[in-house]
Amino acid sequence: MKTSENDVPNGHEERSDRTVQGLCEAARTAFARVGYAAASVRDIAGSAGVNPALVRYHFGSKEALYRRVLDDAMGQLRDRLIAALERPGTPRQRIHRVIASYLDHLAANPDTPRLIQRALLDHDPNIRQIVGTHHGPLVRALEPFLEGVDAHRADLEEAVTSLFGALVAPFLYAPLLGQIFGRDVLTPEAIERRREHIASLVDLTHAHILSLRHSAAS
Amino acid sequence: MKTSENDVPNGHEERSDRTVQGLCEAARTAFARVGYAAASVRDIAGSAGVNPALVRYHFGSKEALYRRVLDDAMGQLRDRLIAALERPGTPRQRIHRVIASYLDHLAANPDTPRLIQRALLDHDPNIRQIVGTHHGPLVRALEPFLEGVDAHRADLEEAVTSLFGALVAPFLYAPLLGQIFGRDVLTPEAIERRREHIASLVDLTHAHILSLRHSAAS
DNA sequence: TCGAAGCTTAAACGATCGTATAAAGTATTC
DNA sequence: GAATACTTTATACGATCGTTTAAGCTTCGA
Repeated sequence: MKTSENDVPNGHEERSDRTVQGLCEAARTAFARVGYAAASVRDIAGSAGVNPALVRYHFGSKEALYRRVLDDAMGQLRDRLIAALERPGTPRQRIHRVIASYLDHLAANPDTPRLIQRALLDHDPNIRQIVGTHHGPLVRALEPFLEGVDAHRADLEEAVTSLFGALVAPFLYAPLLGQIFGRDVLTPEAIERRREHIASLVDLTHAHILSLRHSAAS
Repeated sequence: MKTSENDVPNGHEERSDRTVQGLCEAARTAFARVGYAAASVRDIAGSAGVNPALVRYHFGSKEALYRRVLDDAMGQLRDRLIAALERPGTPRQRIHRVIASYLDHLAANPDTPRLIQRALLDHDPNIRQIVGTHHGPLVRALEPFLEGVDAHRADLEEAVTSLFGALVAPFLYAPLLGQIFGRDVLTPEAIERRREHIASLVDLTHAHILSLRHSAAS
């Protein structure tokens, strides 16, 4: 238990916090790179330079450590996206800012998309709660911008699916795309090009949905 | 060793073939669902109803069985795409057919996108050879259709990346999208809507790249 | 300064992993 | 029908897994 809410930890807490943070970082990298099953508690503790038994002491189990790592990663991503969304601007500006923030965050935290993708592939039962906790507020915050397309909700869902897939594609298919294109798709320059492409894709898709509305309106 | 190339196997081969095929199918499902590390040889053999030692006898090792499974899945996908590409038609028709075939194949073989995604996440060293063997012929077959966009090769690469990501998105993010949209995104009806959306996305992107060429031509 | 509390350590436990081995079973050949 | 080749089986080996235990160390409060 913490002694208080102040920011000056005592000797115990300072040492403990360093251990916890080191284990979280090592675990994040390990889970992202090789997955939950292939990442051993011994390897994680070794990377963090601490004893494996500390995983049980500080987190309770490997599973609990994994949940903590996943929750932290999703929380950071969510906070960043909501912050980008809440800054003032036209709806179009804010949508573009959210998407750009998404891209920037994945580029700055390459473990994050891999963690999420692995959780989805593993049918992680936590994903249900995680989506509810982290994506829920984001989607709800986006709803004001979706007025006027209710009649084409299906088209909007298809577009969201495509945009999401396109957004994470460079990070998840980097080895494949790199070999096909003969270049690294994750350099800062490549990410910058990616950002511009995604932006035009958003406008293109948006215009297309609006045209559907106008042409098919009853 | 096979006694000949005929199609009437003797008793030994018939039994052996059944075992090999059963193990391959069980392994494909297991590797796709839980990943290479979490899929045990005992479980795979159990699902196939055979003795675990047969993995070593017929394939040599768990790793070799995995390579076989991955290679078979990629080969089937490649054959289907190349067949769709080689049927006559205008370039636009053939491109659309390839993409529709991709979507159909993933819908009919839900293990395939998961296998590929896991191999990419695991930085599977086989992926390099696999891309060279399977995607190489496909990309080479596509090259005749890419004439006239050389000046915007970077734009084309971005578009290919996005289309690929959009193509596999429903299969890889099904649990997430399903929860957000409140519906199953992998029903036949949903796949059909998806096919139409992707088709319009291809045309939209193609038109956009062509407009870039015309507006920026020197 | 001394006992208490919190943190860390080394060592080991039971379970499960991929793999190896030798014997048994089955179809083919002479 | 016996010898042979091929396939399958039960069993066990060594390694590694997550976890547990008990003892040692560090820091804090009285």
